[in-house]
Amino acid sequence: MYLGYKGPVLSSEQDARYRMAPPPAPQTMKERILETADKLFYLQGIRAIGVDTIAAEIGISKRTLYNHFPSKNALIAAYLERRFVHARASDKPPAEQILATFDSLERRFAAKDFRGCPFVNAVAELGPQDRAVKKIAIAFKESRRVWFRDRLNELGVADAEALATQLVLLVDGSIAQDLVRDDPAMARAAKEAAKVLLRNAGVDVGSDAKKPMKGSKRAPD
Amino acid sequence: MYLGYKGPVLSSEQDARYRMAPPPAPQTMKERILETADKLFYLQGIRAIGVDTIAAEIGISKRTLYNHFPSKNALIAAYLERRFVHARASDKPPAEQILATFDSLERRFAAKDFRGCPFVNAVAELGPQDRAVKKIAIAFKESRRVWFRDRLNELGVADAEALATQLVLLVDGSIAQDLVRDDPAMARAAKEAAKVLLRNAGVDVGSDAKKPMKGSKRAPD
DNA sequence: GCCTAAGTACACAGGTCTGTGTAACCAAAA
DNA sequence: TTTTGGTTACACAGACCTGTGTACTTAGGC
Repeated sequence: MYLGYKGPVLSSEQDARYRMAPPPAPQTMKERILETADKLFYLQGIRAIGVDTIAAEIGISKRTLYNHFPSKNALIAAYLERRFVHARASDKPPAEQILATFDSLERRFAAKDFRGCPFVNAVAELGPQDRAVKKIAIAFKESRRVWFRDRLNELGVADAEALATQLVLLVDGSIAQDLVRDDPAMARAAKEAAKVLLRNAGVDVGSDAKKPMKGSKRAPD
Repeated sequence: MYLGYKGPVLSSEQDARYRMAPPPAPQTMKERILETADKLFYLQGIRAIGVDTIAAEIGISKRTLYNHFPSKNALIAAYLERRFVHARASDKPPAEQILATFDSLERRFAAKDFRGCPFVNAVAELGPQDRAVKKIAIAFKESRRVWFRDRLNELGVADAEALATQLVLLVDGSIAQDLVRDDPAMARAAKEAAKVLLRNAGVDVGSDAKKPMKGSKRAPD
């Protein structure tokens, strides 16, 4: 296979990274297209980016792109599917895992290339007609909710379903707020709220060092 | 001013409504354009709707539209400004007002023409470049947060700022979730979480019986 | 050395979009 | 009646978009 290399395909930092790594990342063409589509779709918006732009960014011809994806819609679908990475379980205690979610959220907010949830954004800009996009967005949201629920069940929380839903509300709320405000503190606010909800459900989330809260309720056993 | 009327400008239900009202709503042309732009932009997406479509929907020429708005961008800005209605205070007790927010949210979710927060959607699809859109979106979000904060201050809550932020997270979270899932129950889940947060801050939000629902609200005084 | 698979360059069809130019038209005010 | 201002119909420029057609080039396997 001839990979006609014609100039700087990778941005300078990426380039440097790959240069010092032993194997220069034997990326398949499809993966290169997807990687670039991901960056542009996510950062600028799906409708805002044409296939020409993607091809030009990689340095390939538009024809090549269409040889790998039959249509832009197919590329959009592949983009979203690639974004759908299932959250992995860790060996840490469940309560810690749950709270760590918000810490990781805060880290992502702080990065300058964060621009909200790709699934919510896609549904927002592609409209209600696009059933395929909506379907994968629903699946993603549900997978996140289920992840919380499973951890809550490990903790023996009574109504894990309801609490899991409330936690995803906090996650999505902080994402939406950060999207417009660019304020990573939204993740911390969500974490504090999550702690209150967890404590209210009888989960031990450590001492409440920073807020002694006057009329605080003791958790029901 | 000649309002060249050329066929059904209003949908049948609207038409009926206006027919039985004494003044047939002396809408200015600008307002008619804005009303239609609002409906189409919000329901289908800003980028998805061209000015031709808006003009055709009203039954006016594209030229007329451009005589009232110098560019599509100006129309978008006017659309968002028109959406920016400040939440009004009522005479109900603050805690009730806060919780009523989530009831009204649930009602809006149940309507089939709800499609998320227009400001968040606009930021999502117009990208980070569009400073004007982002600015008004930030202003809107902040106005909502301040509304919560003021009510919490009336209630004597210690850290009203932080709690207000947490409440808007629940609001925006439920909006995002409903956008992809079409599930009004998200508003109820947010309300339940809000109750827990409020109770944790020392606010009396009534008994924890799942649904006292009617008439069981005792005014605090 | 030849064949094949993959990529390239480039043109182009056909559509949509924003925005403008222009002459005619109509209603109501002067 | 004449003027004036908002409106219409319609054409069009120029950009951009998705997707295709075609002939050429190159690397690697046989």
